[in-house]
Amino acid sequence: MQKNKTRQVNSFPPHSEGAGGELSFYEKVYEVARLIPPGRVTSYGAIAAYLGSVQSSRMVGWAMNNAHIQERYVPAHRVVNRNGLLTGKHHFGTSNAMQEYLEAEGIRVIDDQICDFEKHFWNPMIELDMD
DNA sequence: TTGCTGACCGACG
DNA sequence: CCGTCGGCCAGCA
Repeated sequence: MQKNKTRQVNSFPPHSEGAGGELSFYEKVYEVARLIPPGRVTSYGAIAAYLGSVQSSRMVGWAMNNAHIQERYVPAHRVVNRNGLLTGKHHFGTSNAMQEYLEAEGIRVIDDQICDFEKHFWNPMIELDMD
C-alpha cells in the first residue's frame, strides 16, 4: 500500500488549469479517474473525499455522465459505488460493457457486483497520498 | 433567475 | 431491516 509518499499528488496533469483558475470539480474527477490503475476500482465517494467533498459524491457520478464526451479517455468503468455495484453500467454502450471492461482487467463481476471489491479497491487518498 | 435533476453517501426513524 | 430525506456542485428548461 502506501509505499511512495510523493506529495506531488497535488500536481495534477497541468493543462486545463488556467490563470488563477482552479480545475472545476468535475475536471478533477476526470483527473483522478485517469489515475486509477488497470485492474483497480474505486468509489464515487472516495474520489469525492479525495477532492475534499465526500458529500459531493453525486457530482462525481454526474461528471462521469460527461466523461464520454471528454476528449481525454476516462476509465469510468473503474468507478463504482460504495457497495462495489456497477451502478453506472447503464451509461455505457451496452448493459454488460462495463462488466466486460472490468473482467478484461482481471476483475470478476457477478450480478453487477465486484467480487472482492475491497481487494481491488483503489483509494486515491492512500495511493496518491495527500500528506 | 429560480428550480429541478443526477452513475451517491450517510444519518434517522 | 428498510424506506426516506438532506446535502454537496454543476448543467439545463
